[in-house]
Amino acid sequence: MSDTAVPRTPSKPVTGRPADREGGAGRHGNASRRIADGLRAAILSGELPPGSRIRQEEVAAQYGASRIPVRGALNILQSDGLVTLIANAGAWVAQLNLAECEEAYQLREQIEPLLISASLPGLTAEKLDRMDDLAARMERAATPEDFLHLDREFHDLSYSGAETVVLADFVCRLWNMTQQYRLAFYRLFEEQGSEIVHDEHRMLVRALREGDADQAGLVMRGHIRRTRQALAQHPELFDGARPGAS
Amino acid sequence: MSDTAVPRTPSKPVTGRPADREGGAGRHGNASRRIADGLRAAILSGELPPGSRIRQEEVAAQYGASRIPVRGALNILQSDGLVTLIANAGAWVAQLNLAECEEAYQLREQIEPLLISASLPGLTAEKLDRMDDLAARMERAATPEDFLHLDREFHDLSYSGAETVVLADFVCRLWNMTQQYRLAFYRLFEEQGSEIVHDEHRMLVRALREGDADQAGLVMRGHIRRTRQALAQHPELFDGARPGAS
DNA sequence: TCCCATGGAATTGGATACAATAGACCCACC
DNA sequence: GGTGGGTCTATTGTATCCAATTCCATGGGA
Repeated sequence: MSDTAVPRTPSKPVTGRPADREGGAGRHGNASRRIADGLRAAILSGELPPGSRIRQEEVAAQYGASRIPVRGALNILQSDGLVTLIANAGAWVAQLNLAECEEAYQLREQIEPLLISASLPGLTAEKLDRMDDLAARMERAATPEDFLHLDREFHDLSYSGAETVVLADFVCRLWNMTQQYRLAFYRLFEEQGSEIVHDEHRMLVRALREGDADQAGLVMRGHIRRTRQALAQHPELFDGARPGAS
Repeated sequence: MSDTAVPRTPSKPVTGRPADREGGAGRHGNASRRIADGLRAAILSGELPPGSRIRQEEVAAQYGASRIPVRGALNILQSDGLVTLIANAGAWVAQLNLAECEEAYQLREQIEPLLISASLPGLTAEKLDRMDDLAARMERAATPEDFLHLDREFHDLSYSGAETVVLADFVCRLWNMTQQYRLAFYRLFEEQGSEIVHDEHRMLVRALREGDADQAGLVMRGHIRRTRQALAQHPELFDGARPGAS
């Protein structure tokens, strides 16, 4: 009797870090989720660079659990596209080559304008103010890590007005897949700090304040497209054995 | 030493049924994958309708395995968007409401034209002939199940020329997520058999033969858009407790 | 000197057994 | 008669142990 019509929504990450729900506790319930969150954070922060191997036993010891929940966590991360599992061989942090990364950016180009349009009606003035604040803090960011963190917060906020599920999940997945390469990319420009990005962010907030969804979509599309083309000019970020990857 | 640069490609499903690689054996290696494939087939065929509960023990007994690989399979399917897992509660076949299904179709509208463009250069004359054959057989399909199966084969083939990874994976995911609702949809029109679909398929093959990627993309976009709008006129396919869902 | 086969070790995959949580049912109480 | 609490069962999550596979190194041969 209780088998029908139980969970309506797929309970997906939405936009921000996944699995922030559960009331924040999660102390006992599922170690898999907790480990997955920890590993995800490590991967997204660059602590675990692409291509690095993940050994079940190490992770289990690190989190004070057995290998079973670690395997669950790895499965979850594989579904997020952050980890590559090969049967009877092991797990590695997912690695994209230039072509795959460009695919991800082409996808973002196509679907993020949709998401910003869906989000616009739900963006309150308070949220837009916070976006302005984040954009300003981004201009003063000291390190690429800080910059990227603020950048993600900014865009997450810009999408927070959307009540979509599938769309937001896909966008989140694409952001996660490419996060490490954005980090490597911005490390190249640590000193100069591209001014264009800040202009684009201001343009985005302006368009959102004016309620112009089409304009906001165009800004986003240009923003992503420009980044994609800039990335394509630095193939050394891919394939090449990363310095501290061992 | 062996930790760097091992698996380049994320080893994703590509377009067709996932995990058809592995040399076809897979007898012993990973039961998780085998169970996931079985469950996926059951879900996509409609045998397990949306909202139905999946009990680990039942599946384990059915496949002659323990619950551990079943858990792995459920994680995989969750990542595919086919299953909803709730900690300490259980697993259910993922269920979309009308809004979420429309999101999926909006996404398809945006990204499948990209995929057909990427696929066009790799489409041989032989493949195009097979597409013609499939389109013809679709016109004579007896049941919605047959029709849908042929339809998927047709479109999979149309995308088989693409060497993309991320793009094809996303499209495959969207097809899987919405497959059950397409089935329900076509069951409504079992008798009349929409003629438009066949026209669109012929138009697609024609555009592909002429090497007109833009035209092919437009056909696909229209094809998907029309289906989305038709679906929106049948909200009874969603939410409502399905007949044999118990 | 290079290549291939064979051994061992490390790592992953799976089965069984145990603990903990969530839901359901029943009963007492208001 | 309705509601709250309590217990009980079914199901899921985790730990420990064992088997299978893969990778690496070493040794023999061409």
